[in-house]
Amino acid sequence: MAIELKNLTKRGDNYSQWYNELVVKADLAEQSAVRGCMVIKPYGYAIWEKMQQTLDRMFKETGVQNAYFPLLIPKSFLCREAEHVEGFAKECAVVTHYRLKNDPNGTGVIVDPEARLEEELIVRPTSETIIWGTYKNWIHSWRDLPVLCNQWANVMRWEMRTRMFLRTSEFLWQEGHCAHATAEESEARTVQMIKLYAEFAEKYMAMPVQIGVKTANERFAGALNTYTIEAMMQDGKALQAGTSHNLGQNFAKAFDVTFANRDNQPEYVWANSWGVSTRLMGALIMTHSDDNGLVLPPHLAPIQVVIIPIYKNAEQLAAITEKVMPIVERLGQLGISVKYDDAENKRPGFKFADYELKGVPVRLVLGARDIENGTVEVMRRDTLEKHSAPLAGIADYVNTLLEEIQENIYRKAVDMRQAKTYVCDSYDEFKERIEDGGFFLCHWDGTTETEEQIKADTKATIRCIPLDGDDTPGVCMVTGKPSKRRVIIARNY
RNA sequence: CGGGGCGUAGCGCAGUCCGGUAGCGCACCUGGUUUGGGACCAGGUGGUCGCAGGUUCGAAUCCUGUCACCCCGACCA
Repeated sequence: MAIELKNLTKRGDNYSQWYNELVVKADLAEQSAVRGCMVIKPYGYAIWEKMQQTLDRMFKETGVQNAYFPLLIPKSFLCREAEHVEGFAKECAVVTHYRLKNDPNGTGVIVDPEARLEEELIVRPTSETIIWGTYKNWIHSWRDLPVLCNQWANVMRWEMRTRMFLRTSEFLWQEGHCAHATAEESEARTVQMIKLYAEFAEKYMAMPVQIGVKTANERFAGALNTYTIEAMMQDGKALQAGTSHNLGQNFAKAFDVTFANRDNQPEYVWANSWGVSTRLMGALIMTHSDDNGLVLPPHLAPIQVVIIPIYKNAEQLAAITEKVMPIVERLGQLGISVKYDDAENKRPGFKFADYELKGVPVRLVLGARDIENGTVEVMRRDTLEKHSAPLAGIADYVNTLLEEIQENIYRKAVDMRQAKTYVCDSYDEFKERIEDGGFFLCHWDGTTETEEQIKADTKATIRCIPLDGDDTPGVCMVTGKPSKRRVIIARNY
């Protein structure tokens, strides 16, 4: 690559180059031949799988079940909910034909003009429409409710500009779609899921997030209310990491999904939907990584511990392997994933650098010196510190260390966010300081006009109206009109 | 769709101004020496220079067209 990771600062214009470079070099993903799409490589996918497994377990603990719905959505379905179609129409891929044929003028194939579909099919940008078209058949009585389904799937949004993991044309995600008998239940579920996402982000990704409500402007197309978790990347830009939408009865009305209540009266059901995507991978990368590469939180690292032997000949390797095997076994018992890399074709120095680039949290090194002394060298990825530790009981020591690393990188991320979060009451000061990134806690008069003016002036948007924290009223930074509470304003990905 | 850049070996690039039949680093293959922070030496494989026309005795290089990709905007829950 033209750009060496360590030569890049993680600020300003270089940040996106640094990010791309890191994604490629750490073997997570690469650009595909298809416009705006990416190939997720095995190591990157292993991280996504860890995320999936964890989220899936958390979902199921709340009673949600997995299901699968079609990739293709009839155009007429997409058009049923007016706001929804308006929000997505500009970025839909459309299937118009179902057959190719040999080109009569020579080699190759052409689209068979005779094979035009009567109704075009849309490659799903999200599945609300096909799902509510299906739920109509599932729901008849209050006894059928709630319906709590999640789908792990790919979706496609033909964005004009893409960036690996953060905004690709095709991406992997989960989308939960719930149907409830009452508005209260549906709202409770919407909030429950955004809190679940926040817990996942903080406990597993070691990434602090702010739970809040989106303004009307930033709301999901067709929703009454959108909850979000907003994270801060190391360059001070915000990243929307997950959303949960209260859809009210909009989709039930659009798709005529009614149920007979206990009094045998027909009622429209109450809906919500919630999702997170492979964008979380981007968030993970940009939250913790440094110029030596990726830093993975132990709770999500596919390889938590790597063991590297240092030897001059086969006998030495055999002696080291004999010492290593019980460690591997003990780590396995503790549920820790470990890789013993005794490959002979790579030198230790190469392995050190490579596993650092890949973000493996703990490295153990054993050589003749350690065998003699009964020690092992321990290196932690978060601080890059290394020290010698007794071989006896090393697995349990590592177990503790992994938790310490998880805690430490979370702490670091919290501190970073804290250092770049500002309370600001002057619009002039805001306009100046927003250039350096960060979250700005400002008073806002609650109008779309003011929000649009801020965006036009500074490219910053209201990320969310926080659910918690300081809720004292004040006056709008821009207009001086009354404000209910401070909101978070930032530039975002 | 605007503004800028780029297209030469699997990857990263030089060569283009000033036309003469393609080079460097990494990777890969073979052999040897190495192995506690990205090894070294020697030898070797691999490219119709994005594509199509044109100018010329001769084009990676000049001209015209075209197609990709990247960055900055516009766009984007």
